[in-house]
Amino acid sequence: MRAPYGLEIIENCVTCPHREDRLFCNLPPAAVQRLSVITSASSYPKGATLFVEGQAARGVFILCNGRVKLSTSSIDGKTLIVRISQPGEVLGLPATVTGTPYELTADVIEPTQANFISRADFLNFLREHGEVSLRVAQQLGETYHAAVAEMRSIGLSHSAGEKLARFILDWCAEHNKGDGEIRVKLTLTHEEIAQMIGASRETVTRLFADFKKKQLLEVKGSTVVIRNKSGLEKLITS
Amino acid sequence: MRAPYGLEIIENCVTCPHREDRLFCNLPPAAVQRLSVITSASSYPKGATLFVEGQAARGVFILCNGRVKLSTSSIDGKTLIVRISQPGEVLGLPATVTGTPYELTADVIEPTQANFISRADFLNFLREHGEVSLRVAQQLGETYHAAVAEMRSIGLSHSAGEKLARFILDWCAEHNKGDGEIRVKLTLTHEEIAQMIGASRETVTRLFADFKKKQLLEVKGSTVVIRNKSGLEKLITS
DNA sequence: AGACTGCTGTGACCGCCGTCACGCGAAGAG
DNA sequence: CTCTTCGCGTGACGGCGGTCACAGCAGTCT
Repeated sequence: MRAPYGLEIIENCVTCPHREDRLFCNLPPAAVQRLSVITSASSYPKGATLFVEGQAARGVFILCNGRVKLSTSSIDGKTLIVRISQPGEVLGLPATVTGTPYELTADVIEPTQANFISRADFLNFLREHGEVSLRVAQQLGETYHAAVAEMRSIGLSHSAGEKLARFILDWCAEHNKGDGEIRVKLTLTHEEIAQMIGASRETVTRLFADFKKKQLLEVKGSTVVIRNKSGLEKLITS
Repeated sequence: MRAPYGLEIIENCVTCPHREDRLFCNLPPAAVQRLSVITSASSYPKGATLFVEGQAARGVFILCNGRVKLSTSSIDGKTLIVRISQPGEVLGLPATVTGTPYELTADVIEPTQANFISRADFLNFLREHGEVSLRVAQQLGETYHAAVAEMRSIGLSHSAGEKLARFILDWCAEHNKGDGEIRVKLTLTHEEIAQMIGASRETVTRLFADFKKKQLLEVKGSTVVIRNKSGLEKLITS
């Protein structure tokens, strides 16, 4: 599944981060040179799997573009989606650093290009370039922060409606571009939303209908328009 | 709240970790020397608070002995306990490294001695001694790992009984010393257990009675004796 | 075009568990 | 030695939401 045109994009991806404070920007030339040697680029179709929960950590994936679903699931098939990763994020970092198995499964939900660095190469790179370790630590701190936020959302809610409202508002805060009307693309099925907030698919469908009836939001295709933001916010404290 | 005899214990605590792979062991003498300068020791009574969720990160606390409850709570007073910290753990590490506010509240539940390192000192120390950064990253990876396990427990369970069974088994795996009969001290109130598994206090009480009736375990004072481990394990997949 | 598959919408049912209310015993404070 | 506080045990009840079942409704592949 190599893309023939992948390499130049990857070059961009490693050295030019999608966010300002990313892992690999403003490095000394020697480090950049070394990086370009140890990274290998691949592209993955929708439905592909980067790694599976429980698998020994092979290394890290740096997301160039596309989106990846990080989830964990129980023996009986129930799934909890922990996060939808955006371009610029580094996947598999905690497991790769600690040497423990991947704790999540990474499924591609939009065609994706990613750079791979094997665990051995990555650890050597960290040892050679000590200043990167600190950035890795910071990245991990942020990941943890996000995990705690997720736990709060799931653990402290009284009702499924509260969780859905939280989810929608969080999603807006992260993905909303315009300043005026709040309108976001929500490229997830009800099933996936359900797995993110720990509810059943039917409940999500019903809640969306409920929110529409209460004039809180509108749904047009895959975009959601927030009609009454404060109304939604009131739901999470009711 | 300084303990007059705190200092020698702290000396032990920083250089002699309670686990093999702790943050500050096997360091070059210069680093150890520097550490002893920037750490300051305190002891805290039951009920004290090391830091509060939302507060700007002042630095890290290294737990010498005692136990600390890490929790987050919502506006309406509902509380979710994320973890009970044991001696040897480093508290406030993610927030200190990233510079974001503490994401949890740290309450002392058993008289505790801890070393404090201010954020500025800690970051300088990391910059001076690059090899420690990697260990910090590993520590953060483990913390994340534990958080994901917690999310699984809360998010993937079908019932409160399942969550309690998971909690008890996890607690045993972590705290059980003997190899024969499985018997652990559970120094938590039903209320606290409820806050750990996201249930109500009454439900926890009822479930314990239920488990006792089903011969799964016995409770003698504050110690729990597991009578039928596989029975408990069966509960988490039913 | 027709069959098929994946997503959404909706009704009926019912069981788990959160909430309220109260009693009881143990521990600690005065 | 009371009085208060705190944690535990238990009953009643009601609602939220999970589950099942089925019906439209796009796309998509032969």
